[in-house]
Amino acid sequence: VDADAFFASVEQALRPELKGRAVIVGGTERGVVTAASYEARRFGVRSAMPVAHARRLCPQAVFLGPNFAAYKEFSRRMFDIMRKYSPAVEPASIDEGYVDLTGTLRLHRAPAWEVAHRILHEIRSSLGINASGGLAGDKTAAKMATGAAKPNGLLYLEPHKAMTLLGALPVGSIPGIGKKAQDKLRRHGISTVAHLAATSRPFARAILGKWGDKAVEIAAGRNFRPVRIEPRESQKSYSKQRTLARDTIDYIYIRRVAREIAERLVARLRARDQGASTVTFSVRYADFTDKSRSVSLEAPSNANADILECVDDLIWKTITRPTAIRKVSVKLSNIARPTFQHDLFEPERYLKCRRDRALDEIRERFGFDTVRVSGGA
DNA sequence: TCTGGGGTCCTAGGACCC
DNA sequence: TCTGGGGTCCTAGGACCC
Repeated sequence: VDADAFFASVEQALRPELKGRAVIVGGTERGVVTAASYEARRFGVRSAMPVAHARRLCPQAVFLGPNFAAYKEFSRRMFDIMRKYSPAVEPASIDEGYVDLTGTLRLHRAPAWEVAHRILHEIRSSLGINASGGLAGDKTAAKMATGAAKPNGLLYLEPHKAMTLLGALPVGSIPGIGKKAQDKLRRHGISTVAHLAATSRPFARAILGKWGDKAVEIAAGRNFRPVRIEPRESQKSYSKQRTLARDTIDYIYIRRVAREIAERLVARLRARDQGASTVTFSVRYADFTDKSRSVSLEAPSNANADILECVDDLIWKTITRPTAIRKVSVKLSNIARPTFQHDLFEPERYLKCRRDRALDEIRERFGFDTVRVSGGA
């Protein structure tokens, strides 16, 4: 199950005056389109397209910034509906999930395709947004069928028909095969799903690396991964990036942005009682080349002082060219419980941790900008 | 047309150890 | 003087997804 133009649909559901109008959700003027309603797509607007381009194609569209709190709420309700029809539901993203309908004939006294219909119908009627579905014998085929069913459709791929229908699609419609892999495969004469299905695994491995084997299995419809209902294991990294309002070589400003980003990230770690042992700082230059430098601590930490010190060190190691910077980002990885020896051996460190917690509380109540951590701290 | 933000996973090379 | 093999960890970059 996959919602159609999810973010844009939620906006239209919340504001009826937007129904029937071209709605484009995007970040800023320097950003890209996150979601475009079907009314906007008629003008050629697509997600991932620069907002400036979308504005030229469809100047009459309503352009909105994202409202993630609303999207999360709609997402929660959408998954609740799915779970009413089957206990085995696997969320794949905010607007997309797998529902295992094995055995629903007995449970609902209706064949799976009828149940699928009911799910989509209930999403439409109770949330006011459209969703599409694909019904097939394995998750990948179901996902590909969903794509083919869009918008607002349901496609039932009976196992013996799956290959006939999916085989004709370009290899790029297989999830995990993007533009680069598609180009590589095409250079070897493999352009459709059927071609890939007929490829020997060693040959595919030579082209795609480790991924090749699995890609062939998926193309051939032999990839039967179960619908997983267990929650996903814990998050492996936290990152935050900011595209600046304009390209700059102002080092002081870049450092201030980097530190603010890092502070917000490390506060998230503290809130979850986690620490990171690797800090990565990266920039995108005005010419769109990216550069990053990272460093690992001896033990995972969530102390502002530790992380900010890393960031300060990394900035000058990363920015080596006299070129303006477009985007700044910080990533914290190698996440684990922070290990402290503080109370006994490092009283100063203990005090700093207490201070960080106090900072978090103030910012939680009064906003991030009410307190600033000075540069030398 | 002028290119986001937040994630996951993979690869390749080098350091280091036994 | 010229030279092993295997394993692990770290770093940098890149592909891909929504």
